[in-house]
Amino acid sequence: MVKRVHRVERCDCVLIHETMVNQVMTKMPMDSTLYDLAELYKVFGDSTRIRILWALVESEMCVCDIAYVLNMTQSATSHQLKVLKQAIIVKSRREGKIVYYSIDDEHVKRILKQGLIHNNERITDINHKDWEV
Amino acid sequence: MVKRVHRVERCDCVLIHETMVNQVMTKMPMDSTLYDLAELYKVFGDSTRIRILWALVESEMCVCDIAYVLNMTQSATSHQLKVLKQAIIVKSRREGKIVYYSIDDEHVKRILKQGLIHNNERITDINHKDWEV
DNA sequence: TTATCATATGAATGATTGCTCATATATTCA
DNA sequence: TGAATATATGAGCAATCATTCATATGATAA
Repeated sequence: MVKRVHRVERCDCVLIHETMVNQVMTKMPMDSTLYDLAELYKVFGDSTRIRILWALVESEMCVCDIAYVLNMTQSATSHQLKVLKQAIIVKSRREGKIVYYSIDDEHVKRILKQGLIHNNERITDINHKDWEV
Repeated sequence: MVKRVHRVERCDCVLIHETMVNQVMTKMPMDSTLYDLAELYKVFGDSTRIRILWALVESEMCVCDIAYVLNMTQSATSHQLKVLKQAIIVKSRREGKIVYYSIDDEHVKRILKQGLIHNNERITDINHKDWEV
């Protein structure tokens, strides 16, 4: 069975499975959509921010409390809260001297919780795979 | 209503809402769990890798095809595939000269798809919020 | 006003990372 | 065997980023 393979050049590579590749390309979400998705994950992709978010899932908190929970500098905590706020993941309200932060969006809570659940299942699965080998 | 506030020092900060903070700390997942979760998100937090993954959701593909779809160098593509493989998000099988990559885990597919759906909803919500202001 | 407390922020720094370039490895075919 | 093709990888570089340090801002209370 000899397959006729069209070869189309682009950058330094040669397209091998043209039909399938075209099929895939039509089904791809828009680049900007995937870029936005990556940006969201990027914010979650730091253990300090993840810990902040997980603390805020439980309760609204002020900067000092968050810094205490994470055992981190007030400054470092504040810098990260700024990142979370700019990504519209967290919101703040001021009450006198104290600024309270909370999770801005129910979707974010869901993404976080499902991420945790899925990662647990995933790790379990991966470990099972190891045993099977 | 005067609240008695215990102040406990730690790093450069002062704990303000002690009872609530203790409550939150008992409910926090283990640090290592959150660290793992952040590591997973970190892998998703790059638009190149997200695009690779989204292509692989549709079909198993070889390196050249992926490079073509992303309009990227074979080398850059291969480097990122290595990252995805080390995170056990992607697996590969060799067929002669060609190495086919595919998504290793159904959970990963689900996380990706739900991330996209939720981010869309999230962005829609955020835009609505803007209008309400 | 001045002192104090909670938070924010700019600059500097060390660490990480994504890509390029050159080259190595692995496989097939002549 | 040697040439060609598909993939992998190490070094180098520029860009990004998380934290620290010093300081600024904003608010309360004396």
